[in-house]
Amino acid sequence: MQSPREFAATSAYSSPMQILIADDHPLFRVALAQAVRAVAPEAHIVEVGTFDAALAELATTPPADLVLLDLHMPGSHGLMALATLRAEYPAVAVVLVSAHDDVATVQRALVHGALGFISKRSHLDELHDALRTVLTAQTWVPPALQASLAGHPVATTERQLAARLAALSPQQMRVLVLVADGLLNKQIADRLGVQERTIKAHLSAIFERLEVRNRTQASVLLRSLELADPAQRLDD
Amino acid sequence: MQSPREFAATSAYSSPMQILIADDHPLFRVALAQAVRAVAPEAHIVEVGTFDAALAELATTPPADLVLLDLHMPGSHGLMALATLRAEYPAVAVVLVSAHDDVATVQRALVHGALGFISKRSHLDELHDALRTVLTAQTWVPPALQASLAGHPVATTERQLAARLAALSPQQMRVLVLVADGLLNKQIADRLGVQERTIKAHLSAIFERLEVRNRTQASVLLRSLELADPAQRLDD
DNA sequence: TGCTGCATCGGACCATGGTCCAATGCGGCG
DNA sequence: CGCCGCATTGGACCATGGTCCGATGCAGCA
Repeated sequence: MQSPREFAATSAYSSPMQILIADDHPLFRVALAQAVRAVAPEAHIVEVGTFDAALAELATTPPADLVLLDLHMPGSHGLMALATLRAEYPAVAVVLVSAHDDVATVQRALVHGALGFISKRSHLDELHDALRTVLTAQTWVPPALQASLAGHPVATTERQLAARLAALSPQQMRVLVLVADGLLNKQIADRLGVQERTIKAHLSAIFERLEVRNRTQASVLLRSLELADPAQRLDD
Repeated sequence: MQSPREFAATSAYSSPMQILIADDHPLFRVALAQAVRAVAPEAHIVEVGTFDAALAELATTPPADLVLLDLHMPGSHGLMALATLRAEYPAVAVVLVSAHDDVATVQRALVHGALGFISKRSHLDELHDALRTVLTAQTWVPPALQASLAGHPVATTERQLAARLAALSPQQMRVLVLVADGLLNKQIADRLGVQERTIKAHLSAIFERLEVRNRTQASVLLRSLELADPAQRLDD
């Protein structure tokens, strides 16, 4: 069998590639699945329509090798989904799929650990190219954006933000997400099935890694991932 | 202080119309000013490049009658600037100016109290029409969007959000903004030159009006104005 | 003139958040 | 095997947040 070589030397001759497609638009979901089958007939494909369903699917064993993740989905939009997913499953490759394909958004996605960015406005042949590329574990961005991407320096603050969030453990990220929803420590503890004391310990660690001093600042940091605001600001 | 619905009538025989142009793009700023002069030669125009400068200018007496406010500016982007400004100066008419002219954004702006929405992609004659319209205290939206705007129902949650935020007093809004920046009560008190007690009192009132139970939830509410993503926000 | 909302404070009180000390078990890794 | 990061919890302790009782002065308004 000719499974993609570069992709995890471990899975090269083991089980077939597992691909998870997460998109709330059914039509586009099947279109994506068909495109995947066209370039990787042996892949095992699972489709979901919500972010929670994606997490549930990834919880199965073995988890997917590659996730095609829509940027705008019920339950979580923006880069928060990417950060959450990468905290939980660092080994899983995530490719973002979105119609919101401006340079800044694509760049933020890459900085925050996405393997690639597929524009929903791609035509079929470009989509095939994109899938073939990411299936070999290589970065892919829309060709039309490559030039402007090169001339678009990554903001230092964005790098720092990505580095800090990436330093969180899976459980810490879960806690942070609930904090950013405005829940009390006790509520978070119940939700995660642990003692409130444990949540406090996690929060102390989270504050240290995020370099903030209280929960409000931490939630501001996390929620800055949701800002779809493409504009600004390399210079100020 | 005069109501925004009457300023056109009163300006006929009182002092000339005061217009504040707030945009961080110098070129567009002068273009706007020139367009204003073309349709209202007697108007007194002031230009600023940051949101803070806009607030400072409005603090002068008499304050401007009309503000042309860019959606994306250093210091505050998104609808948070609109909410802040309207809380501080309820009598001032605010017209948003942005290139981000999708239906959802325009509609959110109107729901949150903007008098109009001018697209930066307008041509000169359309810009003139827009300015003439808002100068008579009438709502203006890009003609190209009017049809889709009509068929685009306003989300109930968005209305509620606007109603709650609009219920805040000027000082309460100032406190909320600082809370959403992650500041401690003591720091907010120092910043506003009052006792920490007073901040606590304000916060209790804020929580009641926003129908939340702690500062983190309140800041989530305010920061949801920054989300360029108009999408769904379902309660869990 | 009363009424209402705003903004400011006070005391007492309790809840929540957060830190510093420490410990245990677990699993990966050199 | 020892080391380290992760997750969990405990006790003690303090800081901060938040509420409930009140109060004052002020400005606008019917």
